[in-house]
Amino acid sequence: MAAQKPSVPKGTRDFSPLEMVKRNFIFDTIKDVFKRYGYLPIETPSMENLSTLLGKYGDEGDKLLFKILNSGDYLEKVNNNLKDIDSNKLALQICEKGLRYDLTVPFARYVVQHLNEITFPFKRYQVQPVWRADRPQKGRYREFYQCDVDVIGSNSLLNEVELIQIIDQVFQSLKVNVVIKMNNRKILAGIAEVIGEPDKIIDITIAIDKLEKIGKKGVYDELIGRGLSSGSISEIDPILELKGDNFDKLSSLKKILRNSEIGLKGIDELETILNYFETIDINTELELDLTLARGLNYYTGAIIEVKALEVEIGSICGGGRYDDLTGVFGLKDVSGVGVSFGADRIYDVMEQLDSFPKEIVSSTKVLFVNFGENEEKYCLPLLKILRDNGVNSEIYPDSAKMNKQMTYANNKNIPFVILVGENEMQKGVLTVKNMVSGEQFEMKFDELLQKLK
RNA sequence: GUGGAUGUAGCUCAGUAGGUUAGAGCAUCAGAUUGUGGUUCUGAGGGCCGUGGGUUCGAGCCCCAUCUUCCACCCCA
Repeated sequence: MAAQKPSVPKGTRDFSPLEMVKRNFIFDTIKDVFKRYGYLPIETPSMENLSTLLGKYGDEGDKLLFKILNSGDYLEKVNNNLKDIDSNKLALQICEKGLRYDLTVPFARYVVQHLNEITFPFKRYQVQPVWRADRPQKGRYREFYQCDVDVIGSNSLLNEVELIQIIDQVFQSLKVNVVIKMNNRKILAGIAEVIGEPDKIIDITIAIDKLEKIGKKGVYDELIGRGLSSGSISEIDPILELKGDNFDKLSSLKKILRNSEIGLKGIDELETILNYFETIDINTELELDLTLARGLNYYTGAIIEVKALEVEIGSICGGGRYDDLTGVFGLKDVSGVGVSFGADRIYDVMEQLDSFPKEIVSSTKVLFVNFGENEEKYCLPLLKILRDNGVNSEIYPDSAKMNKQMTYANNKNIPFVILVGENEMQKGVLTVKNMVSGEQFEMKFDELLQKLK
């Protein structure tokens, strides 16, 4: 039998130890921040009932769902002739489950299903993989991890403020420079209302989302292609021309949207959030960006997106407020807001910037060079004392050439190398080499211990 | 899903109009240096040239299919 070539499905990856150490660094950092703000962990299954997922992410999202074939004779109940049936309809008959597409919709399902165990406002975090049948590209995978934080059951804009603080803290800890972009779905609705095309809000937002990429002319062409009249398009013009800082933009916008109640509400929300940050210090730039649309059609208020400043990779974190996601599962009038960190893209950014801390690969502080059996016996008790005092230390396992042992220490970024040979044993000292400066000194073991512990 | 590229050593890439044993740099290992890494010099190992068909006396190179990765669109973490 010919050996089959081993491979994994398109857009999925294995993670080797070095990668896992770095990935875990990201996960641990993010989870630490989540916990610091009082969020609690949950997990949900990899697969959901297809009915839970369908229709929550728009038409495009439905296409990207991985569907799971029913077990057993799944064609038994299909009446129609296979050739006459449309494949989408067939899928519904033979697949009753699908892989989750994000963590927000399963969370909404979870909340409704576990209502009686939950006290509101419920703050949860969830770090799990999601799957999308998208065509892979750089930073775009078919299986990737999301790290979600959400608050559900509270309308307060303080939650938005808290999420922005969390974003700021996470990327500060990971040493990634980012900009946080904000918008509000109500403003987009207001714009659609003011130009007299309230039903076209999705088309309008998708078009103006592309402003940076295709320019104003491109946006106009896109809007005409999406069935808007040139008269209504001209109404959008001042919105695309907004200048100044965040508050300048908001005050211009107030004039443009003065006749739209919902638009003014959105402006007010953004203003409230921004005002909080007049009193709290954050390091990350907060930018009001009216071209920020976000595809997910369940957002109703704030929209947040985070982009890395030094690396071109799309958004590495995004989210917003959804007023009625639990509605479809039978729980009305419960508002939630949350953001999702894209761990895999953050990994790619950090890899490109080389911003993983060196010490996560090896935490060894001290390496004893191995000179032979007598020296080993002399060093082992010293190693034990160091370890008992919390100093991560090791001895090279073979009495190999110095060159090899030093190279080992160098490659593992071990800061101190201890040389104990016949001379040192006789004199009762250690030769300690600082691998960063290259200097070396003789010292007593107790001095070393005091220095390192 | 639509359109377009890509695949040669662990990594980054050469490979000339199809022509003998497929190259370089970095990395690895060994030696120069028997107690000194990160700099230097010398040498060595390592390739089903993505996979499967085809054309040809002969294919890394040409043709077809397929997979992967990547780019644009769509959309998005």
